[in-house]
Amino acid sequence: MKPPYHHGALAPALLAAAEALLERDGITGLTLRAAARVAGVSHAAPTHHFGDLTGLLSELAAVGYRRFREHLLTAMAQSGPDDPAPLVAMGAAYVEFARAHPNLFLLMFRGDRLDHERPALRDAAQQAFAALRAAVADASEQPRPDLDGLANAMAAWSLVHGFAVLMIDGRLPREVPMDALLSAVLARLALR
Amino acid sequence: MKPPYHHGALAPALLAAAEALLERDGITGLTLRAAARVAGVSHAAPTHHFGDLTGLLSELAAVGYRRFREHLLTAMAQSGPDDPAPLVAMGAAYVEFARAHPNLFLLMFRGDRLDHERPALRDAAQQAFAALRAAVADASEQPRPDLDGLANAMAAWSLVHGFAVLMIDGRLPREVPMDALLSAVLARLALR
DNA sequence: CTCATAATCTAGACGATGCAAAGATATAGC
DNA sequence: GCTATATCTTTGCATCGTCTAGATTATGAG
Repeated sequence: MKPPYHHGALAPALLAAAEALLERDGITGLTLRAAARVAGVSHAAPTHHFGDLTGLLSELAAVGYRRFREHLLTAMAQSGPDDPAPLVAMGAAYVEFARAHPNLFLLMFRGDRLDHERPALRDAAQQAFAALRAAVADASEQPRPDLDGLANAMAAWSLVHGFAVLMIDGRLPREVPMDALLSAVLARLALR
Repeated sequence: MKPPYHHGALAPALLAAAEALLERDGITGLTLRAAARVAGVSHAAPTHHFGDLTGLLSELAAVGYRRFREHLLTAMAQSGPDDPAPLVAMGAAYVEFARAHPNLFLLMFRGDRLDHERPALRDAAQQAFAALRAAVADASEQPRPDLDGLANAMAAWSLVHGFAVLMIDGRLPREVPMDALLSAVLARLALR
């Protein structure tokens, strides 16, 4: 009843372990050796699958971006085509994801430890951002790729992203319930 | 010509060394031992002044907040009382600081490694945020501490902070010069 | 001025980490 | 069946944060 020498599916098992560690102990608790321990393999096993720690973090961030994209698309789909402000629904979903998975969210957006040239991460991030761009383009009557169009998109993204980051870092005022504050802030999301 | 056993002013020397390391090598290059090396003392010397790594990082973040506040106030003062949008000037100064000291900025807002209960950090951050709040209150005709007033403030803060963070993480579109994009985004900063 | 006490700094050790090299074991292709 | 390759382990090394004990200097009470 001893474990087999070969794990069989180590890479996904390590990613799952890494995600669990990230959620429980934050980014500082997510180490190569800890992930290996959780997965029940030696501490050098991850190297062969991810190269180094940056590799593991990048692949995990890619998983996060894929999940992020799905979350955003689901929210958009549920909001209906005739909803007054589908962009608000996406903004709410954006912040909701950040609140549900704060450590994963920070990992995804913290360029520090990530290798953005990794194909998996590059593609996953690009597709998630494409979903965001599409939502902004939909909200604007005719999407303009000029300065004003970009400024509209970046203003919307900055507003939502800034709120999410400040929320995670505990900078939100506590005099008012979070949901009410979020709704009121998202109401300022209208494009111009 | 040997160095004296007692440094004389180790704490500020360590802070200066820490800041230099942070700017040059990022947060990962800022270690207790590296700071001690740069300051020319043994690796255990910082302990007596800052307790642990969190202590050093927190004190450095406090320095950052003090400098941040000064930077914001200077920009506000230079913009003049009759400027069309002093809030825009402050937003520009906010992003300017983030661009000039990206690693310090990230350290200040990354709750991870900081001890926010430290008096120095607590006070410095509070005063910096007070300057921000004052600017928003000035921009609004009559400052309202209700939900809409808070939402105005948080929307402005989120917009500027989100832009700064996305800029540092390299998420800004490159089809357009940064300054033009920033100006166009800050133009969306008007309160409602 | 003296000298005991406190503050400051050094030296060494411990466990943990990331990474590299070398060996063991199982899988897969021929 | 046999060999090449992929997968995993073991071992080793440098670095890190932190702890403990000891050395050195500043300080201040008498």
